[in-house]
Amino acid sequence: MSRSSAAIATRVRDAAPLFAALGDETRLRLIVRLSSGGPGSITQLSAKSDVSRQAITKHLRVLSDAGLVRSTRRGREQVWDLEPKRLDDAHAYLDRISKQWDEALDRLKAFVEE
Amino acid sequence: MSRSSAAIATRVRDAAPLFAALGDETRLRLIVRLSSGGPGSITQLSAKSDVSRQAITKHLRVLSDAGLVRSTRRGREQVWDLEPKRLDDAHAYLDRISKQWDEALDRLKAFVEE
DNA sequence: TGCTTATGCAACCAAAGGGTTGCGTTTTGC
DNA sequence: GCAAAACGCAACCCTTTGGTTGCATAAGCA
Repeated sequence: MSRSSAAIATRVRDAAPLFAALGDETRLRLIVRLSSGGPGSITQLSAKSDVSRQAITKHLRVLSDAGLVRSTRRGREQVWDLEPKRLDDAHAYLDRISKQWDEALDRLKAFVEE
Repeated sequence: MSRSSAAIATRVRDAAPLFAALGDETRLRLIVRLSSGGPGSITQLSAKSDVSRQAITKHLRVLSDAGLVRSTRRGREQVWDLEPKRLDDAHAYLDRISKQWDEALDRLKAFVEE
């Protein structure tokens, strides 16, 4: 059974900002840094970066809005951490598209063969 | 063994535009449309859309630059088609990040337990 | 207390993005 | 041959975005 177009539209509206958040080099580097190096404060995260601390702060905000990272306050520093579940969402979405694509190919194949 | 940072940087530079291309509602809808409905001309693809044909053309160009779609000329119309391999690339990239994340968790666990 | 560190906030800027309209060009099909 | 269909090109528009700098504020620490 196929999903309603309303559900698909909702999914698209949900997925687009997620991919958009991943669609920037600096942010993708942050994700990689967090995923390989573990949690870090803003200062730590902007230390090896070629852009300013404020730029990093903005990017973290974008990632946070997309649900990809979260932060906790520890004293005077704010520690950012990855939210792996959200990566799974992106994953799942790509899965769905691939699956749709395969199904379309199957339908085409069936049509040609009939 | 860990990959060189140069290779990681290359990967990031490659993946960012890919996700960026997916990070727009209109484009994501095009992808969904192509994956479920099969190839289509620009006119066909912009028929059910709420934006103009030229807007669709621009989006297709972006998707094409990202390697997600390709087109063939057929008479006076240009038919666009999905490039599923490229979706797999996005897929694989997310896989890598998730894996890195899991490995980081494992290292942390080992560190805590030692 | 007073200096230093870690952030937050705000203004500002140049470039890119998503969209439009208008018009020119190539195929079709009668 | 000609009108219509399908597209390409270009100019223009407003908003978003990625980045900066400057200054204020909060938390540690000697």
